[in-house]
Amino acid sequence: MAKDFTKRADNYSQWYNELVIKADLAENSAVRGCMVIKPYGYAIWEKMQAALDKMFKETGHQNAYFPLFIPKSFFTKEASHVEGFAKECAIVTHYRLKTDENGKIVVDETAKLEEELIVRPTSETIIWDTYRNWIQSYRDLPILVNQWANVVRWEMRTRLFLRTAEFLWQEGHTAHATQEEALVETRKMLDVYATFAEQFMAVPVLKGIKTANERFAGAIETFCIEALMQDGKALQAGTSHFLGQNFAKAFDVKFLTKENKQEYVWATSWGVSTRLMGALVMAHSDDNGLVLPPKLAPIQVVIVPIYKNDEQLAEISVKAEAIKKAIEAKGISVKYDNRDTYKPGWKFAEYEFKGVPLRLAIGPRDMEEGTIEVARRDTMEKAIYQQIDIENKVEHLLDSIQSNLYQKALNFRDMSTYKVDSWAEFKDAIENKGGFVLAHWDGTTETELKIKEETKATIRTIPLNNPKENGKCIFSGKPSTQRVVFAKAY
RNA sequence: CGGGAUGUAGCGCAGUUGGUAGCGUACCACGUUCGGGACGUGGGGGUCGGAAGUUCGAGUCUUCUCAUCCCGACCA
Repeated sequence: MAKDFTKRADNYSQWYNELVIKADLAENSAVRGCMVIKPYGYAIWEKMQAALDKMFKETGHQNAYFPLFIPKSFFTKEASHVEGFAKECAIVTHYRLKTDENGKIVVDETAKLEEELIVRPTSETIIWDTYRNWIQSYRDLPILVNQWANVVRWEMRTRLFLRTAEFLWQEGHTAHATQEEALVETRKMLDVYATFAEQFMAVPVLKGIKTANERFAGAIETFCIEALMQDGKALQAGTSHFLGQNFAKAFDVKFLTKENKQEYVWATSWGVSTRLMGALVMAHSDDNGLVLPPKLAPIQVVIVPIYKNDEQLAEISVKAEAIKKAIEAKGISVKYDNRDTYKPGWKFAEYEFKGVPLRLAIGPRDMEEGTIEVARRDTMEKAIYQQIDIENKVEHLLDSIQSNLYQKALNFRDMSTYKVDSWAEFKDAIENKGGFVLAHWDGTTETELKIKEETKATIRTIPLNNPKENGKCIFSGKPSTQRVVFAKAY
């Protein structure tokens, strides 16, 4: 058992904060609201990036890079966009420091920028200003570009990974000749995100659209994937926006059609961030620490030798190295921890806390009997295996852990999803049970906001392929044709 | 940004009416250990979050400030 580690049931929020820090994923920095992502945490992010990047490329996208700074005037061009981000922007006003008469470093007031620069909270504006020059004809379309970058949103309250003032993400920005094509793109990237969440993160997600109230600033339609965390709160894991011609009009991006007509370009943007790290932690981890799905674990298998003296270690190491090689030949990452500075028990606890999916232990007994101890992190089960063919068994076990984690999360979500038909039931579900609550809604922002005010629950999404069903709004009693998903959210 | 709480060794904490700062753990050395976070002996580590003030003297009192956590408002 992990020492001095808060249990989920005692204080979920504290459990999360401690876990992120103690598992060496990230820590708070000297800069308000900004975190340091530590090597172990960053290794997980890199795995996420690699998988996503591959999927982006497979769907025809290319990476590019746009500036960190955006001239303030760009932000005023799309009205709802600036409204959405104005309250959380970092602004660069000067470009020089100087030493004052007291020997202190101060801002040189004479070095004031003619036009202030906004540290990007998102890049639509700078990118669409750039696209104007890239697009003349239908033959220049589509533009399918992604950017891996950092962005800054000056949040009031921050939490490691879930909400930081600076965060890492990718933002795709595409330009299309037709509305249909842009809509297809928006949906396609939503599917990419859902596939990634389910197959790599082992986190089941609901695909759907956002209500007008929750829509991205400047979008016509926002699609999202929503995941459920172990405390019953929802987490928006990714968004894909259909931007219509809003940004094309704001930045005057037109193209000539085959018929020689000037038309505005259709746009999408889509993104996921380091927030996914938070989702990953909260979806699977337990009171013994981190639990990582094999596909995203920096170390998939750890081998711990058990020995009494150097000769024994040398003998075991020969065997362990051979097993390591055999497993690595399967494309599986293996760490052989033969450090003499820590004892086996300490190592067991350590790798458990860090969520390494499989641990192999090999000692004198195994050397005699040709066996090896295998412990899986998801179930905490231990078993003795024959060393023969261990690489195939390991491969199998990793697959099994990956699917078990997904299944567990899916079962949890199913058990935490409630259908309610009255205001009393709704309040009871939101306040006492948590989870996703499926209820009828009259479709108005007014009702949505009132429900939020009274219960803190928001409409997380209107699921795609939502079955039509006549009912009455649980708040207003007005007629409704479908249920929407309510939850308290991160 | 409003309400509440907390900042003392890497981490977790104690520190009485103001009088030269301590415990656990971690760290270093040596020895015994090694199949679930070992034990013994010895050792190193602090401008008490920061700044200013009161005082002969401040971890302790006052003011300001910064950060973190919890509850609101905001959000990926």
